[in-house]
Amino acid sequence: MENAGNLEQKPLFNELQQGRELVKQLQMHLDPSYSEETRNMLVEKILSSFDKAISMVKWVSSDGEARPTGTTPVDSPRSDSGSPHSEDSDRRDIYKKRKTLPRWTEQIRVSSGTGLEGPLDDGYCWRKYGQKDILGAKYPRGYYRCTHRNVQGCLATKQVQRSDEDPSIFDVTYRGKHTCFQGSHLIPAMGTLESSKQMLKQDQVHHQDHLPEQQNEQQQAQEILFHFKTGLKVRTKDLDTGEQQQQQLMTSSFSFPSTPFECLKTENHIFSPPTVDHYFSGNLSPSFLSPATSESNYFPVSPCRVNSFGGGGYRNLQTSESDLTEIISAATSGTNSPIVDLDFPMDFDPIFPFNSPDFFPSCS
DNA sequence: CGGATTTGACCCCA
DNA sequence: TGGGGTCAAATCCG
Repeated sequence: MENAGNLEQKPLFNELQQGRELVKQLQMHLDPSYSEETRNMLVEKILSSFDKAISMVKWVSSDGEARPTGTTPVDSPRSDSGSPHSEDSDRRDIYKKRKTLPRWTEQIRVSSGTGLEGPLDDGYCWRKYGQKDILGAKYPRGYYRCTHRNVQGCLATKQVQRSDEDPSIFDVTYRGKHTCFQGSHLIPAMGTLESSKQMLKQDQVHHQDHLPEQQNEQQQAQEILFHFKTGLKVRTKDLDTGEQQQQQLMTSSFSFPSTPFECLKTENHIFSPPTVDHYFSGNLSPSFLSPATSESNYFPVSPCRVNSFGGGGYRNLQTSESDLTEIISAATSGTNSPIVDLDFPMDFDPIFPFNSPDFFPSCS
């Protein structure tokens, strides 16, 4: 986190700026000719924006440590199938690391109206590697890991489990941060649509990695982004205040376009922050229905594309192990704003040539 | 044909 | 020892 300081300020700055913009918009909309709904939405967005900014401040000030043991994120665990010994210890390390990896859970509600259920797309490219029946749970739990695991050594994983009581709710537990550069990270939100498609078929995912702190931050940021874009509504339990408000927000009117940005899939996602910003600021179109298909098994899967959820809202996030997580969540819950920039700062070098074609690998 | 998913077996930890 | 998590061969799909 060397230059984290500055980097982190950017998102904060963006957040504040956004808040200001929203206030301006609200001001314009004070005109009675605008619907009350619109005004409420703006108010919520503004609140959310400030909440996020606050979260960021907290985050920055407490930046600390959530760093998992290993600071070497990337390296595919098994890549070196060399010595048997190492393989063995590798595996053990993995377990150990796993424990220390930041982990957080999000509850995502999928709209069931359309028959689609898939919601959970966080913009990352996930590959399902397992499914298991969990004791006491009606539905099996799906295990997903980052598609780029082998290529980039991204250890992020996620578990998706459908709620017993409310099948429309999926508990998604993320573990580890993404160390890979997928477009999704950045533009994750969009990934939602397609993801849903897949998700429909599958369960849930989990993702995470043990990344260094930077990565953590990144991830968080990314997550936030996702949610935003995706229109997901996620919340962290830990978040204390503001959440409800935020939630309302989310639930209320906003949804992100599930456009194909993301779909840009990994290949191009170059997420340009600005773009994202624009998105948020201006267009969040309410397209809730996801085009995705409807075949579903248990869970929706989200590959790398976008899904849009139908209207649901996320419910709680539980979690967490670290403050970061909380922060993240908080931010996440904030929702509608463009926090996009957060990611950048943390992950990438500002000067990084995102446009470079080879920068992003492809998702599938 | 390559990549993703399925699914039973295996491993580790509580 | 059992449950949860992961592996990996088989299978599916585009």
